[in-house]
Amino acid sequence: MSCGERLAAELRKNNFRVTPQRAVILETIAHKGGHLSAQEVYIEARERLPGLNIATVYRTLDSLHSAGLIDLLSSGSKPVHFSLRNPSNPHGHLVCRKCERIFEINPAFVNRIVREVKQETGFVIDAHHLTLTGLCEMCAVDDLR
Amino acid sequence: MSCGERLAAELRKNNFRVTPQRAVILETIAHKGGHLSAQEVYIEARERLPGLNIATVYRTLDSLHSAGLIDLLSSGSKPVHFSLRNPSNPHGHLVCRKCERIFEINPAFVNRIVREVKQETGFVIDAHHLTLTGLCEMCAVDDLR
DNA sequence: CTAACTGCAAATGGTTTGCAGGTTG
DNA sequence: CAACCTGCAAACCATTTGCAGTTAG
Repeated sequence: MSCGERLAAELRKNNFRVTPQRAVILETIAHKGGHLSAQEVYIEARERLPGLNIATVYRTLDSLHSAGLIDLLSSGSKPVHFSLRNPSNPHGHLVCRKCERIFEINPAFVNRIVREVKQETGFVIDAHHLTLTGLCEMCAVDDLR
Repeated sequence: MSCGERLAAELRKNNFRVTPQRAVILETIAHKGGHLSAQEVYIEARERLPGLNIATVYRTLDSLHSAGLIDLLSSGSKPVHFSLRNPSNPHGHLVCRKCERIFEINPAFVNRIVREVKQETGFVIDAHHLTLTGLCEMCAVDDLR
């Protein structure tokens, strides 16, 4: 099953209609791989579907998120970012507050943290939402002020 | 040294002038204890200092944050929240995405997570920024849909 | 065919900024 | 008194919404 088919099937399963707009938006996020803001998705996707409207992007992102197809990533005070959810690779994110880069945390370690927090606090972290803010290795070294 | 004096001293140390507005804003955050948005700080603080302007609140929160006196807490797509930094109690936050309540993680466990992430990834989490999103114990139980 | 979806344009709401006074150190 | 800070109002910008027309199932 192709990527597009998988996504279409996933949409239908959630009672969402499959439209060109949604396909393009979803493919844009999937293709870019990284973490895009709604505005960025809009700019990218519009190149492939010129008439596309920003309101549609917001509505679609909302639908996709509630369907569990994409994840949210809120880095500091910046606008929310989105990324494709990959069930076989439930990774977390490390957001560097200095260089603003985003790193991924490997699934195994994510699961370990989830387990520990559950044990310790009873709180069930959504692994797809695990986002830690701090300094990446490089910036931490620079930080010897 | 009183709380107000400590805060004033902290401000001066960072080359910030001590003004009534800043005192009230800082005290509001300190007094409330919890995690307030800029708007909430504004509403609370204005009761004690009627002429206070929202722009001043934003500028002050920014100053206080760069001085390291308050912490940011970004919960999901909601506006950023602020809380007083208490050096003797570096706690993290658990944000429930369902009931929207915010719980605190005890310092010892925060430190453990920080240590583990450092070992595993080299990334240095700012303990004051540790925010985990998911479902609290109660909502996790309700979530048996 | 009809419920869902889109485009458009206007509204919303939190945050930022320029500027003319006022205050702190 | 000079640099800094505040209030005010306008600007900004991401996001949301109402509505009329279009489209997927």
